[in-house]
Amino acid sequence: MSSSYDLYACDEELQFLSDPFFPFTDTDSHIDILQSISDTQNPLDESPDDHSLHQLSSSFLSSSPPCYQLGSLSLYQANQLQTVPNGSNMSNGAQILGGYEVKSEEPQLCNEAYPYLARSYSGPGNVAKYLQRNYSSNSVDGSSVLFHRPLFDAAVESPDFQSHQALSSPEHCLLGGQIRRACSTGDLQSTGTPQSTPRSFSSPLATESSFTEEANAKVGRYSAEERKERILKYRAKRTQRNFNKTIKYACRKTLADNRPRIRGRFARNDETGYVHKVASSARDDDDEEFWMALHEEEQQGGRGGPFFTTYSQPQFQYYGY
DNA sequence: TCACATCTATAGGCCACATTCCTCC
DNA sequence: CAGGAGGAATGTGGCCTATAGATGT
Repeated sequence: MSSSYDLYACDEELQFLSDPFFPFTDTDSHIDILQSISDTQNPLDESPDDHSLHQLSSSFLSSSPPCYQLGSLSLYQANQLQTVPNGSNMSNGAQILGGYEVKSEEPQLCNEAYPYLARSYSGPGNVAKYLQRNYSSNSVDGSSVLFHRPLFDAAVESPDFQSHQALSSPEHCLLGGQIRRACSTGDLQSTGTPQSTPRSFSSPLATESSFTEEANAKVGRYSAEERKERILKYRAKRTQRNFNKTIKYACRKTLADNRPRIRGRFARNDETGYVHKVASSARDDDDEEFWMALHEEEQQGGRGGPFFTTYSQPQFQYYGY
């Protein structure tokens, strides 16, 4: 299954924290990360000094707009919106990210501590789940993963990352599989949710000094040198991975790409003329006209046309958006 | 705490047919 | 053994659906 293949490939990329070579996958670091999450600052209170780091986390969550501007998010499968290229803005302010439309809604629905996520993805654990799901779905393709990779690399290499046992932003809990699993199993809720932790989010400047003090000391389980070594080791291993789907026969891919489709399924060549009309019109914003014309045609000539001989009425309804 | 509703992600199936593989002569 | 013929198997991508899980009420 091609789609599954992509899912796994992206999942593997996202689960780099589960990588045995990733420096923070040991239990101690895991706990430290979770603890740091519980101590994270409110992104709205961030200072300009910390803005770059927070931008990174925002980029992980969403390429654009910044996550804290999203208010709440709702994801729509963009099947009906394919005329809008990925990453382009929608007229209603929503945006297509990968295969999904990220719709910006009323900000007053924001979670108090995590105002940039919908109810289903508010809270640190769900932020992780949110991104993981997006990464593991078609919404984030390999190129997107690669797009984020330099950001992560920059973070890993940055002094802040070196000194921080974990990135101190709620979104950073989304960085890896282990944390995601902790979130899904409820472990994170016991440590990281605003409800369970009466401590308010401290200012990044407030925590910065303590981090700076520990920068040269042994942070968590590894010293700075050990951490650097492990990071290099992880990166070396990561580069050896192959995230590209291997096409065994390029000619078949070409054929499949050019093959006419009806609702995603391959269609017969002898239906090509009619099918092309169906396929192309289904992707147009004004496809309503087409269906109206089709309806008239149906009324005039009965259920004529190969489309109706192959696909019955219940399938027809999906284009009614 | 439980039941229910809602929402979302995920896995897998479907489709046509050119190409590739395999068997037989 | 080599080569041809013929049939079976494979692979390809986009869409859809059933299902599970999470979350809110």
